Amino acid sequence: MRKGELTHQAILERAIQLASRVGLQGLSIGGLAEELQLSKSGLFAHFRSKTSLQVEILEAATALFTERVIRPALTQPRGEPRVRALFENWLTWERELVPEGGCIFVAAATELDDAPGPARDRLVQTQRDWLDCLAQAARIAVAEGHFHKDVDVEQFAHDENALLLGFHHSARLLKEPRAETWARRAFDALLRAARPQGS
Amino acid sequence: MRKGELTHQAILERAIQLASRVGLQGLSIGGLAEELQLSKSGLFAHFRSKTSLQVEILEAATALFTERVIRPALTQPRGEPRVRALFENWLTWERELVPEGGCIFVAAATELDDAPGPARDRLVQTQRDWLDCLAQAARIAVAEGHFHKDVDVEQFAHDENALLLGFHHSARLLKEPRAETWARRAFDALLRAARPQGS
DNA sequence: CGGAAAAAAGCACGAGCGTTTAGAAAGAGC
DNA sequence: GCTCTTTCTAAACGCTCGTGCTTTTTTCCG
Repeated sequence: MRKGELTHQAILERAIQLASRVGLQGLSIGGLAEELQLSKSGLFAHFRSKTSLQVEILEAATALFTERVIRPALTQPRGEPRVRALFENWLTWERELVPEGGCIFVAAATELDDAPGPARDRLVQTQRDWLDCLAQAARIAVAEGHFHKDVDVEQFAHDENALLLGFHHSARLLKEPRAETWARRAFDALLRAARPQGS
Repeated sequence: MRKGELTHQAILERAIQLASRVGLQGLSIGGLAEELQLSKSGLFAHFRSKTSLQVEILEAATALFTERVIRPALTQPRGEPRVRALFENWLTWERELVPEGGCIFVAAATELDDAPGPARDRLVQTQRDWLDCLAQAARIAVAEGHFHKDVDVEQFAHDENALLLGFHHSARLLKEPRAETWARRAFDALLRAARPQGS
């Protein structure tokens, strides 16, 4: 019972790293088992199918993301500082993972967007939660008077997310060194436009 | 000689549609052959390997993209109208292809970002050309006085591209109906910020 | 220590993959 | 109509994949 849960967690940990590089579909049971010095059937003692493994990967990654990106931001003061913290924490999350394959959610988004099933459903939920989180932070910023009254918080969340996607894309595909600078500058412009006086 | 080139082109056409949905790696020779009512070995008479097929797919898709998105924009007046046309044409391109799998370049970006080889090189080139095209259009807008003198045209191109990626993501993964509205509004804000007077 | 329970290994399966080879069908030029 | 070239097929290859079944090893508890 003890040992089992330990390896279960070890499998998920390694699987997240691997899937970030090769994708959830590209992830092979055999390859994963080999990296863990385990047999393929040893894996199937912990996950009844590849699909259920994919769902568990997304769940574990979501928990990690919440802990590393969202929770630290909640310690920041309500309003604009928290909005900014969410953005910065995401950048850090991605930057630290870039050599490993970058944000697993972005990596999974493309390959799952046309593959209905439990894995896709789980990913959509995580993405929706993230956008809601961004929108809620912006909503608070409006309430606190940091943002102008008629800022569309959902639009703001969408824009912010688009910048993060753009960063991921430029950093990973084009290996563009200015990607982070560009993303941060664009976000500053977004904040500036949202503030009451306009600068 | 005649018949050969015809099927060659038919293969590429169908392959682009298919790869937009399942990706360049996910594209299977057998499946593609079946859809074309051709044998697998019939395909290999036209492409010596899957990799070279992928490269040809990207080249054909790039040509199509140039014709549908870039060339029509060049008929627009220099400056801001042309910048706007590039954005709108891309939206149209994506919108028309969404049921088929959306923009193939976005679909391919994630799966190739960690897979060195000719296919990746080709994709990077197309992406760089596109960003250069956006930047050049912005540069002209600056020269024409439509944009403020010290607008960073590369930053502008990066921001514009991020918005398009965000649209693709929202439309395909989340099936968000407001995605297009959001993308257009965000782009309007981008233009507004770039203009001399500031509004 | 010993026995029950859990964890992992070994092995085999059917299917699909990209690819090769040899040969049949189709088309063009004389 | 015959021939030569182009275009396509049929069959098989070696490989990897996800998965199931049986057996062995390890772990845990009294």
